[in-house]
Amino acid sequence: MRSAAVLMPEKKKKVHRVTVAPPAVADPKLEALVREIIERVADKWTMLVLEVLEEHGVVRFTRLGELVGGISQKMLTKTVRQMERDGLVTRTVHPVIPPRVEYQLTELGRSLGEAFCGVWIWVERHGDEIARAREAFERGAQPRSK
Amino acid sequence: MRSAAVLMPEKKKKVHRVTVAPPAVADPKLEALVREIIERVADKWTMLVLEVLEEHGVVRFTRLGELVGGISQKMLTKTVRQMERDGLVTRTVHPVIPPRVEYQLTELGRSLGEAFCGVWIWVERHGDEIARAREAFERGAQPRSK
DNA sequence: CAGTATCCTTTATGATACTG
DNA sequence: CAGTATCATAAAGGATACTG
Repeated sequence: MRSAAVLMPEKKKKVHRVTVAPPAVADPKLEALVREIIERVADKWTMLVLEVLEEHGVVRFTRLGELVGGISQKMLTKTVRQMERDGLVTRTVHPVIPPRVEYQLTELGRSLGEAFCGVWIWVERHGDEIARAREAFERGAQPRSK
Repeated sequence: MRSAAVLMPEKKKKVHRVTVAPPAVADPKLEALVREIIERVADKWTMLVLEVLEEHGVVRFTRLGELVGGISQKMLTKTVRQMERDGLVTRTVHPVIPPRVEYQLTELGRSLGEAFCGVWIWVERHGDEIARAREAFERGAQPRSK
């Protein structure tokens, strides 16, 4: 998301006026961070790692990979490093042989998981609508003119 | 996200037990859809388009691109097509010359925006914590052993 | 105007081999 | 065990030209 601002015609801030809380008018810095966080969480593995750690608490590197499933060492390392950098997890190295490294969610990490709960619930509630919309679209509902 | 299930060792379902609501035990299909939706919304443009449409209501193709800012025609087309397919927006073609195509959020689209409000609020609330965590990490707070 | 078609670059992810 | 290093591929994204 580095090269985003190219033609940006003055991105004004909008507020999702919802029931939860009235965030007033946010600033562009915040908007950027929001997108960054969403992108991060959407990077195919972060969310999964977050879920596994929510379920299992303290988990070692290899075990974490097994629990996540289908992830390469490389991506697992990258993902937990990012999460550590963002303060979402703690990484504890036990200087023993063989090495023992344990990962655990921080309070920040846990709260992020909760924040996404709204999305989770939304999908539970509207997932079938999407499925139906797709079927309709595939059947060719596009060319509606007026 | 097509080739996800590779070595997946029986992905059991976890529930973000939060304050919002107790979703009971979800199924793998749901989990997959959740990730799919998150991935979609995180594809760099969907969220932005969603926000613009929330703010402006009915918007034409080119205008939408301007409001989003920095998006290529190709990606804009792709993004709105996906959103249309998922039932998040409606696409209305007015058979006039020059063509006039208007996009608008559906109720489903609006509700998705609201669902992500939790994330938005989380970032507003914890964005600075992440910033501080990054600074600390960059300064070299990693090699904590125990 | 609202796209579609192409070509090209960057980034994400994977597979594999190697190490303290 | 917990990585790192390297090679290779695919998908995302962007730039540009063209069209009904």
